[in-house]
Amino acid sequence: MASSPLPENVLSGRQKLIDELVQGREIANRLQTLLSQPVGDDGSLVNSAEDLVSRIMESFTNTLFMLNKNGTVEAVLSQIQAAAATSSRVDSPRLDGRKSEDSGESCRSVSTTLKDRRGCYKRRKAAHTWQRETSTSIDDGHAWRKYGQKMILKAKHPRHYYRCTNKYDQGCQATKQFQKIQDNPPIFRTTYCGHHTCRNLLRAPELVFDSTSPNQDSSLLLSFKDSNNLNNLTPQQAHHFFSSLTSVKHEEFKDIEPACNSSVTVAGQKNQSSSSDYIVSSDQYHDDDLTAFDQSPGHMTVMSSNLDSDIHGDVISGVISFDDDVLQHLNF
DNA sequence: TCGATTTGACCAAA
DNA sequence: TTTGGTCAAATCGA
Repeated sequence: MASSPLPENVLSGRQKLIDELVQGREIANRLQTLLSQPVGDDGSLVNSAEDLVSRIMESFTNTLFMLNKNGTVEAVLSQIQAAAATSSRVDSPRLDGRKSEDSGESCRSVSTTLKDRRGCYKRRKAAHTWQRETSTSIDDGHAWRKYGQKMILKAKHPRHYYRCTNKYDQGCQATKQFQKIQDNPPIFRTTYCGHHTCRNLLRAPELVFDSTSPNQDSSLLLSFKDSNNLNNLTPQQAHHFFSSLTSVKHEEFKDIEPACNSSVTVAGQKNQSSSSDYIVSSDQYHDDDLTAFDQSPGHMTVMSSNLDSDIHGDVISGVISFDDDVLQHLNF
């Protein structure tokens, strides 16, 4: 592993973060093992499970506080709690007898004609959502089709509803809502719901650039259909892969922060501490620094240590295009 | 002509 | 019962 220009406190903070996440996953694995055992009469299994769940929650909370020391962690926690509440509702049978299917549309009845199908749908319940607030309407690189607009109670401006243009030809369920939430200065809130599964995004994995604290680590969150494929990358392909990330920084963020330029060479390396962890760190660092590690299937987080303060506090999403040979190896 | 947007109606969730 | 999310006919515009 190459030496890094990162400050000591940043490195130790990052290591703590990784340690906390690894610990959380180990506890989750123990919980999974525990839950696969037969339930005894003394209730010890339940108590153990509850204890492990508490420890997992504590681990996540610690991680979030490490990631975010300027107050927005509450928003993140509330989102997680909301998601957990939604998830528990889906897992539990409804008491009122109403159906509780997940996302997707359905029709009122078999006899419903095509013409009468207005409004026949199932509202999504458990899709993963995240928000981003910007001073302008920034193109996120995806093709969206507007399908509705509505005035929201106590809101001065209407909410606009968009779906992925590939919804019908590729079954992509990604949607977003766009709403102006403040006039002076203008602030727009975009709420994304669900991840793209269409070909366009598979060629361009979702990138969330979450920079929340000046002079501290910021992260890029990449979502892949199956990150296990990343583990199969040769060093050359990994280099290729993360060089693409560098180009993203140049291309996607240039309008937002022209100073955000970097020249990074990164090579992949499997984390030795855990068979399923994927940690990538740079072999050659230049002015900026990029380190990636994967903590869960389907996600890769890329840490950057040198970001301009102008974009801190924003969550920026972008699109990445990878070369065909890398994509082919990743089975995109 | 065809794809995108607008807009009123419909319905599930709260 | 209210509110917000989605549908689809009507309309727009390239």
